[in-house]
Amino acid sequence: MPEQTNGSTASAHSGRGIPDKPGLEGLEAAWAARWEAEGVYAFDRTATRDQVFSIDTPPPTVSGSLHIGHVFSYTHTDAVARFQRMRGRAVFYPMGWDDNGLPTERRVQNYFGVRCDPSLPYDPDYVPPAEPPKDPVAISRPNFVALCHQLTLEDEQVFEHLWRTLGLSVDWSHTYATIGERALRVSQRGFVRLARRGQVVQRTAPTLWDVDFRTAVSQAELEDRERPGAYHRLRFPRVGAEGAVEIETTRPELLPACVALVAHPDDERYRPLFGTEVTTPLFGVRVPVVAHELADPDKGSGIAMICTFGDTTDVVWWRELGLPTRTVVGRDGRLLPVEFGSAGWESDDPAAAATHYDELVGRSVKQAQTRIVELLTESGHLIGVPRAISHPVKFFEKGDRPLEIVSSRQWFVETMPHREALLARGEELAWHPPYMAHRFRAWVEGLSGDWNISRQRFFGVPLPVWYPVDAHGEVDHGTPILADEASLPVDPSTDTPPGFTEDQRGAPHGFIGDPDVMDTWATSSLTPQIAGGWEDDTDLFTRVFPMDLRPQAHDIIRTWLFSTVVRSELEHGALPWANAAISGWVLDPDRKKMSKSKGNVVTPLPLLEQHGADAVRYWAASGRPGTDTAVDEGQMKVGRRLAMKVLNASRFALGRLVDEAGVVVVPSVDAVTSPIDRAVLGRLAVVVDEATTAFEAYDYARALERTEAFFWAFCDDYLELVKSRAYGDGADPGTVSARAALAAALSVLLRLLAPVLPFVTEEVWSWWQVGSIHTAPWPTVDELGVDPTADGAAPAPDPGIDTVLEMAAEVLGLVRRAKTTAKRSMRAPVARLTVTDTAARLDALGAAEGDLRDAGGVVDLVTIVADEPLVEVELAEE
RNA sequence: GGGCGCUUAGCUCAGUUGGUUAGAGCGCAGCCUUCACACGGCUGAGGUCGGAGGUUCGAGUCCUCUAGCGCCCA
Repeated sequence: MPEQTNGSTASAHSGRGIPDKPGLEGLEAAWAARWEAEGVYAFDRTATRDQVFSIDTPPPTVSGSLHIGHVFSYTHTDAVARFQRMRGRAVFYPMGWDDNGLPTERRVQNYFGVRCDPSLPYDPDYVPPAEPPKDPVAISRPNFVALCHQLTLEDEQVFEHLWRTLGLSVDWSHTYATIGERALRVSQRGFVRLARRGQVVQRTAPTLWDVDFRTAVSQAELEDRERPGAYHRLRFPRVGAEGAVEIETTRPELLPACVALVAHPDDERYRPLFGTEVTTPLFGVRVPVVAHELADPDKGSGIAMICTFGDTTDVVWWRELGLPTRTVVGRDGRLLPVEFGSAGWESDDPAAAATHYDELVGRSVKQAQTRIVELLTESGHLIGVPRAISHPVKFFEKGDRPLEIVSSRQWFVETMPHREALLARGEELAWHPPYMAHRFRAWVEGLSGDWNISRQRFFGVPLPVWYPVDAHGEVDHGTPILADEASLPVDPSTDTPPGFTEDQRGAPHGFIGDPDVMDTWATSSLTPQIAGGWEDDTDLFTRVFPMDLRPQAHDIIRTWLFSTVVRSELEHGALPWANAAISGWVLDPDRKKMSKSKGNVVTPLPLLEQHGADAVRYWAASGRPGTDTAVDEGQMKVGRRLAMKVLNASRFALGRLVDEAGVVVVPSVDAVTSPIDRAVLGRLAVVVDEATTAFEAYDYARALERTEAFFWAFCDDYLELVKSRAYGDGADPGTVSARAALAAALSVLLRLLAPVLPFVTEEVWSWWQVGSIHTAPWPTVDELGVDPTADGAAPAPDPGIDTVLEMAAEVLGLVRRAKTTAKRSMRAPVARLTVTDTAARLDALGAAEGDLRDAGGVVDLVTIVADEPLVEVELAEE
């Protein structure tokens, strides 16, 4: 620890010395290497929970393209981490890689030109094609997974390089991957525990289904997209009565899946029909007319057909009204064969129904719609022409075609019974900014079902489950066999369940593994447990969990934040972290959302190389918490200028402190006696207070803004005013006072800026201090040796009495203006400076008279006491 | 349809509990060179705070209504 500047006597400092021509080039690589070698950011495992500040870092999706958005939000977190570290907390700041799941599968498919076919056998000698072939090559699941691992390793290198260049103060020894061994074990352990408590259960249920990826998806992965559609008005003849009922539907192709018509119970138009039956056009299937309050009297004709399943409302009706199931859409999005006349498919005219359905079977829903509209037109059941509309359609957020709802067997984590508890956790969590709490509440209140965590995919965490096979070779899904916790992680496709041998796989009286993997959020929801070493490293876990901070963007509150709260509630009965800092998004320079398809994604490395890491961090840290921020190279240039200013101002200040041997000698802060020196330290003390308060509230932007504003004023006014005195004789008390103030102010300023500008502040620190600035103590008001509320510091008790510093700076500014107006050099002498002001203000000015004369080149200073202030500047002849 | 956020100088944004002539940076204009800084410095012009009404001695800052933009959820 370097000796502090508030000792009672001057102290010699043993840094590297001040370079002649300081620069910013190469600081990133040099300091990143030093920090790593010296373990500056290593987590202190001996620290107890109250001494620790632990961060649940968002693991970036490594298969995604590098994005300036990454730099933005991770810089915010890093600034907070650095602040907490300097405050003396043992910062637990791990890094994770999110490599599990669909994005990686997709990237591997495109990168190598392959596709996964789980029916193929493993080929141990498989080598991927050098160039991706035109038609994807089918490979086995183990080969496919191996390629996924290979590619994610490469992607992780790229990210790590970016993070190190950016200067994230991560402890790289705590890195994890969401498909890594520990993540597999934690995910599977979490599953097994939930299963033993009955909190994850297997059910056959209507499932949101992407027909291209052929997997189930969860409510959290849905998004509405506005799509064109059309209302088709269809006639349903009544049974045992004259006439027909006319309904409107946007999905006529689901007519064969119709199980009922529904209207609102209070709808007078349809009340007489409730309890009666109608027959479906073309298929002659008798369906009841039922009542339910979710039917909207204002939508279409006010009466709708219920199908298996057109949308989520159909599911509600099906469940609440106990309706039968008529599945026609298959998992590939094509119409399945069905047999009219068989059980469940009774028809008044099975032969005609079959003839009609033959026209549809095997077609995609879109093709089937076209054809059935033709059939309905021919049969006269379509009334008028379809009425075009635009309406929201549900999509998988990564999908290309509308979701279907199919009935399938899936594992569900229960959320619905815990909604009240989850809402309470949302209230308990400290949100930054606070209004982000609304998003969480709205999501929990809008939950429509438990969380489906089964995915019919390949690169993910396998469900640690097998099923018995009975004497007839039939799989018994009713009695799943869970893995022993001690055996985790397991792959049920190659590992055997307890009590079985491998040769019983698929055999009568044997077993079969669950082929599915978990939703990626089922793993990501456990990042605090994965990073914290839950059950694997209990000593670590008790020191870091629950964590202090979850930083993340607002778009994944309903997924990542929500699911993490769920898992922690179910497993630990506690919040996973005390604070959630929600960052905004980065917009492109024209303030449009960035997306790959628009081609406006900004990649960070060129910007880091061009402007420097500190400059890019400065831009990022200027974006206030939760606020969307545009990429702004202008701000990066400002950041770079600030970093340069830090170098040059430091060179000046420290240049006044070196002795004959080139050693920096720092006078004690007690030697600060000159009023203007005391004033500047008093001002700085206020800034220390403000920056500290802001950082404590996770408002890195405010801390930076306050510090930066002071720093520029410090350079423009104070350094100019004090320059001449600081150059003076080392025996003169005024000179010693100036030098002591410069040293104290510089030390504090560097540390205030260190969280945002880690490279340049570390560079300057190394000139005159031992050890890293990033483990130096956060500045305090005390070390400045001033009382910020006393006179000479701001704010002055009487607003009419300006401080010495303000008075001197104000008059100096007017002198500069006079010189500018006269188009003279700033060094042009002032023959006579006449200052008219109140006695009190003139007194303040008098305390800085010598500095003002030197800084302004003032020969003659005249003061006049009067109420109306006036400054007259008479420049000397050229 | 419900909710949230935003709307302050040409641009990007600060304005904390309502209190003197509304701030910063960028950009722009002009000037100044090298004794910390030309990857610079100094100075200046430029808004009445989306609109309407209200509370108040006093509102950009609180309330109501309203317009536009963005996002979230149905």
